[in-house]
Amino acid sequence: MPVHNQDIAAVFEEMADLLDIRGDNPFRIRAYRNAARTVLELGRELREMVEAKEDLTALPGIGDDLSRKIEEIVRTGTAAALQKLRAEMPAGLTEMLRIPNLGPKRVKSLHKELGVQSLEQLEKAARDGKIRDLAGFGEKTEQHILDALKARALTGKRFLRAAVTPYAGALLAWLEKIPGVQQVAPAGSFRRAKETVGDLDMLVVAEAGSPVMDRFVQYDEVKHVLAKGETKSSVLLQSDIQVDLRVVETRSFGAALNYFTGSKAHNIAIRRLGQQRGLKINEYGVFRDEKYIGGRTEQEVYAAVDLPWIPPELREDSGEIEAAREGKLPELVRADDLRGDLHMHTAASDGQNSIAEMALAARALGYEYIAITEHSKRLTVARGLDEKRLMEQSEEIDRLNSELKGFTVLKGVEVDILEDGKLDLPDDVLKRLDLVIASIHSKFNLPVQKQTERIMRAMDRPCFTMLAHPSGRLLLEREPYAVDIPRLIQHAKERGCFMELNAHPLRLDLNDLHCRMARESGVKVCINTDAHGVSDLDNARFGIGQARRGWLEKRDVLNTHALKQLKSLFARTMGK
DNA sequence: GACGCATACGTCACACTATGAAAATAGTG
Repeated sequence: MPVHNQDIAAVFEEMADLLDIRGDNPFRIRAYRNAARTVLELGRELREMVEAKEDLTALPGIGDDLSRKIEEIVRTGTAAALQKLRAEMPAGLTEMLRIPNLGPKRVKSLHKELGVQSLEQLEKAARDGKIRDLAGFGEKTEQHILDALKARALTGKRFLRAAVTPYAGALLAWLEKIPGVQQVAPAGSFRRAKETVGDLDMLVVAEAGSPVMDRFVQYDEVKHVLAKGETKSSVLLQSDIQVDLRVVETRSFGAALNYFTGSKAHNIAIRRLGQQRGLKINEYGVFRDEKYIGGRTEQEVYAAVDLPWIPPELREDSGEIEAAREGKLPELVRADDLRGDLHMHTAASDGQNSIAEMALAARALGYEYIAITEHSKRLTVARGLDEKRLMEQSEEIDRLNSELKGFTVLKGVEVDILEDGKLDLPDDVLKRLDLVIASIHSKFNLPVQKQTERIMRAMDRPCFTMLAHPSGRLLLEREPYAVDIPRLIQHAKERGCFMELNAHPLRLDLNDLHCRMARESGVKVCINTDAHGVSDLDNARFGIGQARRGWLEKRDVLNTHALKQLKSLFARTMGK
């Protein structure tokens, strides 16, 4: 099995956890965690960098030792140093870290004093009442452990952003109605529009004496109260989504929102800038010598460190602070910049609605055009279209267009890329369309080189407008197939074709890093919903969130262009 | 374990709250 960056990061994370339990040098532990983050956010496969003999120590947080370890992991799939740590400490210990209120110190004590090394043994020890007598534990902690195991309330579980969105909306509306509540705002990774979120962070401004905290923990859907205090509480909903609530006063709203939105790395960077200026920045405001000098709005916080306001989607400490300092922040694409949707299915293949229904729904969203892009014949499970049915659909679209005023339905297809890189329909058929979307629905397991070259061959066909869902991943379900996305982006640049950002909440494919890479390469990205019914058209908002995380501006997004311009851009991809 | 300044060594990621144990641990962005 080829080693992916995720595997390398997992080795470093596990080593950090084990070193943490062992009580090792905290800076060494941090070095492993930093390296894991660098590896995850790299956007290129380290395996390929190793093969190309690139200097890994040029990467931030990777020195001689870790670069050697990366090479070792690429070669063997693991690191001897990890095996050694595992021999010292059973692997079940890192699992115990995922239980709320158990951190490295307590896990170490459980292991050392009671010999506990798995969740099963932990449960038995708690049932037998052995844990309460350990130093640093008590009856309550023992009970919490049992509760957590029973509720399987392990932290670290992630949810699709789209899955959390309705919960956020409902909770927000409910909180707003509590007496004394003046303002409610979602924060955290949800506000940063991350594709998956670990919990839902909510910020509330309330008058003194407001019952907001008491009410919050009594919210209908609360399954388990993890913590409740004056200013901070956490609960677990029936759906296992954790919600953290912070209450602040008005003058702290901006500072708290900034803090609570994160990312952690961004906060640290901002606070360091504050320190350099002799300021203390915390969630209550900006302070000079204990004197409050701002924090009502986020703008005040950024202004204190001589920066303009930075959009939440960019706050990852991945260059946004430098860009802000130089006045080079992108003007991020917005939902109302979209003029159409270029990837959708109808009842002719595996969709639910007619072409007319899709067109009317899109027009109601304010769009000027859509493209109908059914699957091709190879995809029999989706009733893919052959040449004949595709041409019949063309005629239907012509009839519809003659009736629609100020709205255009474009003729497209989502043609399968076959194993040899050919397309599933002949060129003379494709040529009669406005655009050709191509994608992979078979042979996901090819080696990276073969998969990449397969797609590049497809891109070189006379008719090829854009590559749909380029990595094939399904968030939280299926890993991307082994494919060299940077190379595909480069090839798209040379070929003059486009990359899709599939806005389906389960896909969001391209990911944010690759969006940014496409922008830097000058390859336009198309935000498509891949709708299989009218209600799916609304998913464009998730694509917008992802695009913004990828630093995309309006001009970087294909379907912000007017129809005329779009058609001329398509013509070059269709051999015209 | 990385990194910068120096070539061996000191420094490294901020700021704060809740909990439950009896001073510390865990957890939040």
